[in-house]
Amino acid sequence: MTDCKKIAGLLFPDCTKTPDDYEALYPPRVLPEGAMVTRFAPSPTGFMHIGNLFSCLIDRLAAGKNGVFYLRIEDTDKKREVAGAIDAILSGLAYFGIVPDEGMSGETTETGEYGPYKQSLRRDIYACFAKSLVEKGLAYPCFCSEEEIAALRERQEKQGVTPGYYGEWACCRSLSDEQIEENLRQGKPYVLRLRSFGSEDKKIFVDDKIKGKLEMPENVQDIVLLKTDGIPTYHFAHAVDDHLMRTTHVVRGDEWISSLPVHIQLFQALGVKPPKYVHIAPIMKLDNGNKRKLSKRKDPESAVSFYVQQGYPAEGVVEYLMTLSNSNFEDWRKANRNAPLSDFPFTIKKMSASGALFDQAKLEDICKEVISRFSADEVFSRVFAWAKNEDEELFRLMDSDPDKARAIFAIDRGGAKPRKDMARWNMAKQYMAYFYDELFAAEDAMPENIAADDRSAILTQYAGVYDEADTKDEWFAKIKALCEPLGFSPDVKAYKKNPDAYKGHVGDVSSVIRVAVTGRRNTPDLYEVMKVLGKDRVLARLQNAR
RNA sequence: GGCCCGGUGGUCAAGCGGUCAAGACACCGCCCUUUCACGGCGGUAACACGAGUUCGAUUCUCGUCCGGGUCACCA
Repeated sequence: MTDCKKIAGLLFPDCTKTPDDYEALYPPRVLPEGAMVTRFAPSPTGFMHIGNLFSCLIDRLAAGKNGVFYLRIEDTDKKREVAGAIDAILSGLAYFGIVPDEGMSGETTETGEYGPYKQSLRRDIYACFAKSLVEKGLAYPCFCSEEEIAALRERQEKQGVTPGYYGEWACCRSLSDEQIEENLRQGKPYVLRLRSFGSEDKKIFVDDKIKGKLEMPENVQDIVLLKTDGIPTYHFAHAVDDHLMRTTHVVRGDEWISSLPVHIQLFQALGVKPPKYVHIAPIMKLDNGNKRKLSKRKDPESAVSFYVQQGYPAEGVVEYLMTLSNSNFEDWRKANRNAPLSDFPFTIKKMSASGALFDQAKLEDICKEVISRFSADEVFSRVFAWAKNEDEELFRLMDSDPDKARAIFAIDRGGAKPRKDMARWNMAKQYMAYFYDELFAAEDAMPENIAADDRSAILTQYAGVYDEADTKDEWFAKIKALCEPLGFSPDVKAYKKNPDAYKGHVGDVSSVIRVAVTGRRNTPDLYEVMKVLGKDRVLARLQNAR
């Protein structure tokens, strides 16, 4: 007969508290009826996946202002840990307008009554609960080496049985007290395993908030609770932390569904109620005709930093993610142009159970819409801030004459029909290039349907009448006046009625001037463009193009 | 392979027993227009397949197929 209490004491000699002590320390939260407690629990690897951002957004929106959304750091795998990762996570979230209500607030700081919010600081807590499990006979030390585990697996594969540490295969399950004591005395390393009480032919039932009713066989594996170094595995930490921190809804990727049997059993072992689960489908990508999850290694667009570097406006990325989560979001946004995101009546119920293919065209469309609503000043400061980190040359150009840059962004902006030709800040340079002599280049050729003689005549004559002080009407009247004598129609409709009577129409004449002045066939309003360019530069370009 | 999840146009998706099967993006056409963009109008395009249940199935059940996930001292 084994003496669980004795073994527990041997395993955790320094553990003085009991689970009840912690229950008292972290009492149930007092919140309004129905308020949710959600959490974002990343490992500090320095890499933020777009899926992380997605689930975070759901957490934030689901908790709303009545609930609590907190940040917990799962630094239980020291091999993958990266310095400065917590600050990076925080600033990443802030960039997208997401601010947790409690939890880690810096590398070493935190707020809230349910901490510590960093798992490496919670060892005593895990030890205490682990000890209680041992006392209850629900956990035991396993001294098997990696090699022994590998050999076990090999045997199981050969026999065609389910691999793993369970049932009859779990040799350390039946170690006598003496054997355990002896191993301990020898200082043999060990892990703490759950003594699974599940049965393969019994089922667990979970009502997932997105997937609906889930049904799967109970867990039979004696999974690892505490690793050799005493640090808990994700499973154990999840059960202990989400219970103690009083999480009501666990939002996570649906790759976790398969470990639900383990988690449910852990909560049972601990004797507490499991949280509600919200398993979200991953964001996918089409690869050789097959869908697959966005991969950290293969797909740069899987990283949140990618969107920052490319200069996608944070609002655009967030809104795109919103359209994926609640399909009525677009309609809502159309009706509530400037309302804050927190006003959106978000519901978990509306979320799709299947994974969406990442659609860059859609993202860009949304970003264009978002940017089109910005004021020139706003665009300026966004591009400026972006260029500071990502484009030295552009940054200097803008810095040397901020008013000019603002004037460029002000063209065709703010009216009823705003331009939508910028989706990311890294498109700004191309958009602005011809306003700067340093960047100016003849990108498009002159319209080839107009003879060289006519082109130079247009340019020469126009240079003669051009006056910077002209109003838009006067400006256009002068271009029209050029047409007739050179054999062009000043009226497009007249030209279309009788194309053979003319060499072309005002549009063609304007095109010649446009290409000369900007080097491009397509630009925003030429009159405005020329105003920003200024007389000297316009004249010089007219001259050079002749 | 075992277990689990999913399957409406190219993409995201409404719909949940009776609909000419919404809408958005993309694409195409027309209009507006000095170019482009914007905007307006219109168009192409979908219920994976096979059995049931039913007067009637995209909607319910089962099977098939296809896609995805997971089977660690990683989360």
